[in-house]
Amino acid sequence: MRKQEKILEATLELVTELGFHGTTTALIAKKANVGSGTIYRYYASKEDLLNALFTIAKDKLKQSILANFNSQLSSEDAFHLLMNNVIDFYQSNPLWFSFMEQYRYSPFISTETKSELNEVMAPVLDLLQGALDKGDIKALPPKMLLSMFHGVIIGLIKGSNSGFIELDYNHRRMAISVCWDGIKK
Amino acid sequence: MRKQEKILEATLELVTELGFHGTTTALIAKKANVGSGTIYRYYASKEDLLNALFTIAKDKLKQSILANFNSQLSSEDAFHLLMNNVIDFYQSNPLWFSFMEQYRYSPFISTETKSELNEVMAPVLDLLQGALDKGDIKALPPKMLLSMFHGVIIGLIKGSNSGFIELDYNHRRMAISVCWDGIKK
Amino acid sequence: MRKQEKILEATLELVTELGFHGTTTALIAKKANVGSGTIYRYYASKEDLLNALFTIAKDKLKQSILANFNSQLSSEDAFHLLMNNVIDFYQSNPLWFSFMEQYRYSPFISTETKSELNEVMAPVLDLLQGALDKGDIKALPPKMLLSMFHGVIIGLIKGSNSGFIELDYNHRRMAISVCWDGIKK
Amino acid sequence: MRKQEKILEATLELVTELGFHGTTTALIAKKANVGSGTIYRYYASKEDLLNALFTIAKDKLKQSILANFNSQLSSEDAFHLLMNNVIDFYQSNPLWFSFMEQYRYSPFISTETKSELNEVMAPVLDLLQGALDKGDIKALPPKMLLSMFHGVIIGLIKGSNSGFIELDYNHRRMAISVCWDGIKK
DNA sequence: AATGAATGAGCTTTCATTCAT
DNA sequence: CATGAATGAAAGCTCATTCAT
Repeated sequence: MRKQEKILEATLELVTELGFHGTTTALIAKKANVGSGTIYRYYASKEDLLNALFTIAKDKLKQSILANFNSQLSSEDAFHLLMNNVIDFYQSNPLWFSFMEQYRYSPFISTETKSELNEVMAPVLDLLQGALDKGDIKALPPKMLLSMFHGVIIGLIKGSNSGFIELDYNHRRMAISVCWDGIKK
Repeated sequence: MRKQEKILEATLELVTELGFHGTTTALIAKKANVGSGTIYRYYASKEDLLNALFTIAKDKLKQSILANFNSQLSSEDAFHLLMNNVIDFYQSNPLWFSFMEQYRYSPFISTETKSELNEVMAPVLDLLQGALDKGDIKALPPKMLLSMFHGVIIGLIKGSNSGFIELDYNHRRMAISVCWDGIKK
Repeated sequence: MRKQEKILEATLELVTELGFHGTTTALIAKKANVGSGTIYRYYASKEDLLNALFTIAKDKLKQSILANFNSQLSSEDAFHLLMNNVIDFYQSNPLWFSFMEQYRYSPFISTETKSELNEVMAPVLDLLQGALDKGDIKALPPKMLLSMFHGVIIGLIKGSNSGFIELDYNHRRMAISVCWDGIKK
Repeated sequence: MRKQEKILEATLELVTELGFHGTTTALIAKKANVGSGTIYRYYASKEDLLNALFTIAKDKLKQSILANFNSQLSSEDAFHLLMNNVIDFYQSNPLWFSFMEQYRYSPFISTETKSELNEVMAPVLDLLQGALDKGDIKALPPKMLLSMFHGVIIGLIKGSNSGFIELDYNHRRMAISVCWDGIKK
């Protein structure tokens, strides 16, 4: 495995466990079986490394979100699919979820990279806009709905991760139905 | 103004701007116009200070959430009221919102204080349970709904704070209606 | 009891337990039931307080050392008496002993006060000089003997305090005899 | 010269001059021509460094104490040799002497390392026990004698270091003879 | 005279980053 | 390319001393 990958992997695991500040470059180097100077061959700084990791996370989510999508689907089915895909990704990749959440709340991080977060959910926004145009849902600001539904997803994952709620396939279906019922005409 | 209050106020503003780690005791002291040792007359450590600040935040939210509530209200009206109260509090107190969100993600903080967070939303949970018993809403796990709606609120505030969406009174009403429509029978 | 005495007493006990550096002015004030500023009405600084305490210790030892002495005693009896008196004082006043030992090794303390230590043992020096003049003991430098015997005493007290040796009346008599046998003609 | 050695050397000199508490890590680093962080590559803490230094001191003394010793020596000659060796070591290494004395009185230091002090004087204890068994000396508790003679040595060195007495080879011989005359049969 | 809240210099320790090997 | 020893700025915290009350 290439050193760069080992560094990224070690960082991901450490951030999840210890947080951004608890993840020292010394620990990263040790876990990655790499000299601490080596990190700086690939990344200009610790911040740069974390930004790079976040970009990777974003790309992974971006790819997952459109899995099994095709334009023939009804608005409702498409909504279920996209929401399910996002939840699926976060549930299947708890390290990435934890990392992304840490990232969003870290003033440690450059705002530029942060703002790109919305772009990830772009397909959901497009879908909502399309459903609106087709008259499938109520006349509501799509961006507001996106904010709400993204919040729903994060709320569900957090509740699940902390053991506050169960979140199996059936619960996911129910939760997404609640969202759709809230906006459908 | 008493020194302790000045310390709390300075800390709140700095955490919002710089995060937990960026908020050094030296900066707090400077902003509060206080010697750095003075902080330690009131709080045993930086962590202790942040925990105290969070407890204050929680108490403020707790008081706000039940404003204008009375048990005669219909489930729907009560739901609107509580959701509005929470959103209102967060929107009117962006510093407190930012602080509380930082707090939830900080591995800096003792888990005990953290876990008390759910307790703040308890009235919403009670309301959902009551509506369920009265048959006003669909048969869905109330804790799951709480997780979802809490996520909705945070998503909305974040969207609003970042300028991604507008969130005036009218939008708030719409958003809460979406939630209610999603669960009503 | 006057505040000054309470301060001295508290300091003595704290130094014995916690050492010079561990004895903070805040602890002294608390133990003496006194405001921390009050210490500075009586002593210019913490160092000044410790110096004053040492002077008191020295005076106490000075008074004890000549108990029951009279000039009629033989050199040997006088030697036994003085040595016994010193050992007695240290054994009966473990706090003072501990304090004086701490003091001797503290670079914290002004050298002036320190050097006065020899003066306390002056009666022993006089005795040795007299015995020498009378031809009761070997021709050896009295100051050297003083250094040695003072060392013997401290070694015995330390050994006793740490539980390494027993030091009852009988042992004391034996030990002093060893010293006398070493110098007698 | 390796950095670790420079750190140890600087620490030894500073402790002698300024005491344990006066010896700050900043001063050590400066005197050793080393970054202050470097200290912590070799020692986990300041306390750890001081303990390590004491262990070195103890080992040096341990080696010196048995110099020129052989089991054929008479009890008296062996006693003279060992006592001389200890005094020699302390006189030739005033920094180490000062450090070891500071160490013994520091509440700073872990008791474990402290207790190992007796072990250094073990050869003297063995010698006294042997002389007792052979009937060369009076029937006196060897541990008591050890405490006394250790005290004598320290008293002599202190007297010498402070200029109170002279302590050349001849004086040393006289002083040790006093000790032996005190215990010989 | 007595207080104790307030101070801030100075402490030990950490850790992102550099650079000689 | 890779290393990890070395760095030193900066962190959280302590405590002798001051001074308004």
